[in-house]
Amino acid sequence: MTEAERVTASPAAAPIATDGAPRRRNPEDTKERLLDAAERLFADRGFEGASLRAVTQAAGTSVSAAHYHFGSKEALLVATIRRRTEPVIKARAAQLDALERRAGGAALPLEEVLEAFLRPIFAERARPDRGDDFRRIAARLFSDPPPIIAALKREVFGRTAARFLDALARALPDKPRQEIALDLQFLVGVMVHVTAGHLEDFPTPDGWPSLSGLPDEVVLDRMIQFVAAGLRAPARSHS
Amino acid sequence: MTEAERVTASPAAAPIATDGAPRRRNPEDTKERLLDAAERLFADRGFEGASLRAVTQAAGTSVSAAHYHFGSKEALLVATIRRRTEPVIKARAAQLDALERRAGGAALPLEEVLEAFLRPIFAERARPDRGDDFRRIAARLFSDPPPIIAALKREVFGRTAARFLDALARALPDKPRQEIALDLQFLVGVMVHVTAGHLEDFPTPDGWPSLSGLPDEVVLDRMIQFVAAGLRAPARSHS
DNA sequence: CCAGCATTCGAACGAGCGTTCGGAACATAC
DNA sequence: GTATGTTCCGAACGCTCGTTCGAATGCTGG
Repeated sequence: MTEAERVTASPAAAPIATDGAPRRRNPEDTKERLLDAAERLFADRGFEGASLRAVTQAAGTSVSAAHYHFGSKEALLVATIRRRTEPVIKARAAQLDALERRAGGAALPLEEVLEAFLRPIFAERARPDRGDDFRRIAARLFSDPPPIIAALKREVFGRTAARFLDALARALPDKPRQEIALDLQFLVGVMVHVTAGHLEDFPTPDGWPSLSGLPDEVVLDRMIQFVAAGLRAPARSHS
Repeated sequence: MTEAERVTASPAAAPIATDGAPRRRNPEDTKERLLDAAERLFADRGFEGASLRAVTQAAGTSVSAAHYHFGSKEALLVATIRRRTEPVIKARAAQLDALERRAGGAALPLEEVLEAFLRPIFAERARPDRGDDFRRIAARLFSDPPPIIAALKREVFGRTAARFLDALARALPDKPRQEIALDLQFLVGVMVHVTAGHLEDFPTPDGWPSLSGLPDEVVLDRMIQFVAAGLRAPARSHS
């Protein structure tokens, strides 16, 4: 952090002045620190609002290092999101696999299907080994503008959606398929809102108990009850 | 739209060359066109992603006109959001007023409380007189970074939240108050997700009926059924 | 017709952006 | 030691950003 010299920039003859500056030698660590910083800043300020310089400075490295490892700012965003969504997708599939194996040919228990969908995202959110700024990155996935996000969103979610639609249909055999698809969107809305941390952002009005200190387990339980009841609610007849 | 001259810019002695260029003379119209363009572009690309130049060009005016009318880019965003949220807030309050007047001292019917909360936002969404790009501006309110949004969000939502929490408590007298507060957040999540237009963004997988053509009335009906059932679902006992 | 005001514009300013590039520091293989 | 490849950095390149400013335009009241 030495003061830069006031010398006018002579483009060709830069004097060698770096003496004893410790060079990092662990590329994996650099990449991780970049991903951590990107996750936090993209979540806080959005993709366009967080500059590459701010991210790399928070990671304790340089803009050129970020480009060396990821190639572009957009690629860094994709890597940031993928690092978090990949384990969630895998855990969901694994829990659903176990559920279907256990059920055999019988109808799937609805609450357990919902838990297979919701619990992995809470588990990833609470992982202590990395900063828990996972929070809003999921919400960004649903609202951030860069076009590449749209494709990534479909890729990330599409793999899971088909399987859970089938699982919900097996749990609720009499429910019309269009209604299942619509209700799944409601479920996603609830999930995104909670995962994004909006519970903490909205202080409840005077006279109402705060939600900000609620344990994840309580919120998850109530979400499952709430959504299960919604899914079971019969359709009103339309003319 | 005449071609700009290739004359090198002489800063002091600009020759008078504008002949017959029609000047607009209706400031209200200019403001409206700016708000329309800002709404669309902020929704599509986010606040940081949509440049003032892009907005003013889409509005058929100049960057300086935007500054003249609104003062700053951020103030333009606030005006854009306020123009849309104001009527929704008022309509919600009016519907709830009518509902409480009709009920007298009796318990409020839950489905009608939910309709008072949800219908106004659908109505604003479908207004034909202005571009219907209201869609994602509401979702942005919940995820966009500029700090001013946080205050605006609380102001916009806080006014409504307290009234609807009370109304829900009157509709479900036996329900614990913390559970009401939590369930209202779930309701908000569903509302934001649907209003933001994510139904159209996620094509349903093969073999599942599409949701993109569903009439608003069908979606609104099902939302009310879904959320009402969730709100009525009894709490599971915790150890 | 002329003064005063509201409205709009083009041009410029300084700052910050993502990206590129040459080279320094380090590790390894010969 | 020397050659080679990986990892990282500082500096610079264009470019676009939000904002400012002086001037031009048309309207209104005398």
